[in-house]
Amino acid sequence: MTGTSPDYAAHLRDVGLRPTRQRVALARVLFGSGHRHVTAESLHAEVKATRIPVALATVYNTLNQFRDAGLLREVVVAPGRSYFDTNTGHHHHFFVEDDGELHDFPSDKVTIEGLPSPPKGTRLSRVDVVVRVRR
Amino acid sequence: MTGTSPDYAAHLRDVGLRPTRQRVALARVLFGSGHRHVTAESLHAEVKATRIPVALATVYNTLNQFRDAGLLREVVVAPGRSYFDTNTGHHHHFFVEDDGELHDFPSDKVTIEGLPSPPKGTRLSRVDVVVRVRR
DNA sequence: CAAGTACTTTAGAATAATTCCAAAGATGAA
DNA sequence: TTCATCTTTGGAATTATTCTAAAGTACTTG
Repeated sequence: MTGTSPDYAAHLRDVGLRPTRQRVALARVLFGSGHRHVTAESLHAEVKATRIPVALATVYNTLNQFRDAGLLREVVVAPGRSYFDTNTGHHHHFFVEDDGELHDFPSDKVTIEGLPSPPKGTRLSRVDVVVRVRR
Repeated sequence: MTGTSPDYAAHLRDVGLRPTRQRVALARVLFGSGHRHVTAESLHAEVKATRIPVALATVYNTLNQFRDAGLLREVVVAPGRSYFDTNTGHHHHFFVEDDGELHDFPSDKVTIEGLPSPPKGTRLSRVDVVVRVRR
């Protein structure tokens, strides 16, 4: 061990969420090790393995809350296929169409120029770039 | 009238699809007037109004076939929300998050630079840019 | 143009992802 | 503690989409 484990409870309180047993368990899995892309199902399977029982509905609730709180970013790549990305910083995605894999790539080097201004009465929320590739 | 109506049957044959009554009816609605964004449901409702009965399953089949044939482009903007765009040329989208509206914008002026090369063993399929805005 | 074969359509069942619900349980303020 | 509020839960409900098997239609060949 090189450090103490993060205080997920405090972190959750900071964003206005009660640090319940299942939210902390999910946060630990999500944020415990590098950036991840998860689906509700995959996260549910993972957290079950930690012996803390969490219902699938709770996983959905929590992912939505974490996203709303800015802890996660949702990426929709195909009908019925939505990922939650623990990397909320500026970056874009590769999507491998054949197998549904998603990979981040940094937006440092990427510049987008010439975007028209948002339609009247709207303000920019985010720019998503998905680079689709095939094997 | 300033011109004859396009020969949808021939057009469908060209891409390897039999020009059935329902495919022609759907093509007419889709391609008869400027570029459109439709969902399976909205297209189904529209074509029903033309008095040519088409089952919802057929609308789904046909949209998928048209997309595979390159006649349509599918745009996924939110979980469970997928649009089919009759504009298959290079362009990008505005997505108004509040009401689910989708608008095209030309990619003429837009330049994207610094994209990393596709992961090993993959080739570029397409780059999707979705500019998300809120009211 | 008659026939046969292959392709399509159809209604409804099936599936998949996600949300809703009402009841039971946990949390935090006083 | 105690209570009001927020959460979790399992299962039902919903939504979007695909599947299925039977009935119908389009193209080919003779």
